[in-house]
Amino acid sequence: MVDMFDVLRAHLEKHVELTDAEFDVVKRHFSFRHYKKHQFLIQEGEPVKYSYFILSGLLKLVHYDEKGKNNIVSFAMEDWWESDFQAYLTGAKATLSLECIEDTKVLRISLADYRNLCASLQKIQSFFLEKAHFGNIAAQKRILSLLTSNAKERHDQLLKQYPSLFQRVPKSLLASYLGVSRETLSRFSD
Amino acid sequence: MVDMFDVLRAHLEKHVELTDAEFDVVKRHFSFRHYKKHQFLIQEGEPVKYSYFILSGLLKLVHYDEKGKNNIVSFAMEDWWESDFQAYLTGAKATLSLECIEDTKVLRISLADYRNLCASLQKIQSFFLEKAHFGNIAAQKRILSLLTSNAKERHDQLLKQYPSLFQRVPKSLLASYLGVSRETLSRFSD
DNA sequence: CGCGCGATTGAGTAATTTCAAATCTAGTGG
DNA sequence: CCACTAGATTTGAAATTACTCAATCGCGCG
Repeated sequence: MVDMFDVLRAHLEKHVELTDAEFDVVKRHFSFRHYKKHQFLIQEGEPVKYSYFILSGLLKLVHYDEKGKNNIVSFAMEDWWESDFQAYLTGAKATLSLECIEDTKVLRISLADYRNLCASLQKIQSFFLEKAHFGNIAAQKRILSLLTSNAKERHDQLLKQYPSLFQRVPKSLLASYLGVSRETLSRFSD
Repeated sequence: MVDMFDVLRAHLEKHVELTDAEFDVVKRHFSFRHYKKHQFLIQEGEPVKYSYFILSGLLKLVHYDEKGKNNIVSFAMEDWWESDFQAYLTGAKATLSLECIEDTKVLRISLADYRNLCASLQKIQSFFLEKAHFGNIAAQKRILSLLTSNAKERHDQLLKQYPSLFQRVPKSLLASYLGVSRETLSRFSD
């Protein structure tokens, strides 16, 4: 069986090389958790103690509006980092929920440990900076796609970029990620 | 007259404290430029050598679609950092343009200098990490607003959050930031 | 005065939502 | 293996929202 920390190490070493001693330091800042489908890692209205590295599984980062409608800010899958960063970093209450779509395994890190780790290992801070940059780029692309494309075009772009999502996720969730009603999405299947 | 580097220093010191010696290092990585209204700092299709800290003025980060329609990914004003980060960080050609809406003064930094500065001054890297995190949070909010709100609501949110934009920017540009036609935006003025 | 640009208004059209009903599907217990 | 149920998906029709195209207005400036 593959050690969960091996997954993290491989992930980090896509960007920065680490000695065994350095990775030992990293390890001590994370703890392992697993969750069942439908469980919440972050619940709207609660404080957010952790940021999560996803080892396996699938989650949605979601906001529920007054009418209870699902609005999916992001899907999070293997090798992604996710949290309600606004709440995590500022100590505010969560405005988003992070909820399992499948059984999910994660490594989580508290804010104090995150700050500490960044301060003690510059390479790791540089890794997170890189991740944050590319997160921004991805978010900008999504904004641009919401500005310029109609629902059908956004659907086709998503299908092209993440075909696996269409296997793993009920269409109603895809609809709420794309910003269309599920009925409209359903009419695109031709 | 205020030295332009004083503005940068004050900006950095909102997050991290710097000694004079440290700030001298920072200074050497930036160079000052000024641009007139309608000039391009980044032109779609060209390589992107610099990232910009805006001292004064106003810019739009924009994508032009096939029909020449303006799609504004972001406005950038005093105290903001802006670039086509995708192109800047990867060496790809720009897919976005960065264009002056007003006469604008900036401090710019090349990628090599950026990497070098982050490596030599951990505090600065930590500053950029913080900025990147909050950029992500802002982008997520915009995504959520595009997903959940109709054009009128987005208009009202923007008016509330950045009233000054409504003074400084022609409404046709606000429309293209909000993702509505200028005619539709015009019908909201009541 | 007259030009040019941005903003507004009107009318027709296209895209999308909403509500309601019908269909399909996977899992459960008998 | 079958019937049953809950959830997900599809379909239809009407209502709404926003877009497009075209005409008009308003204003600053040479």
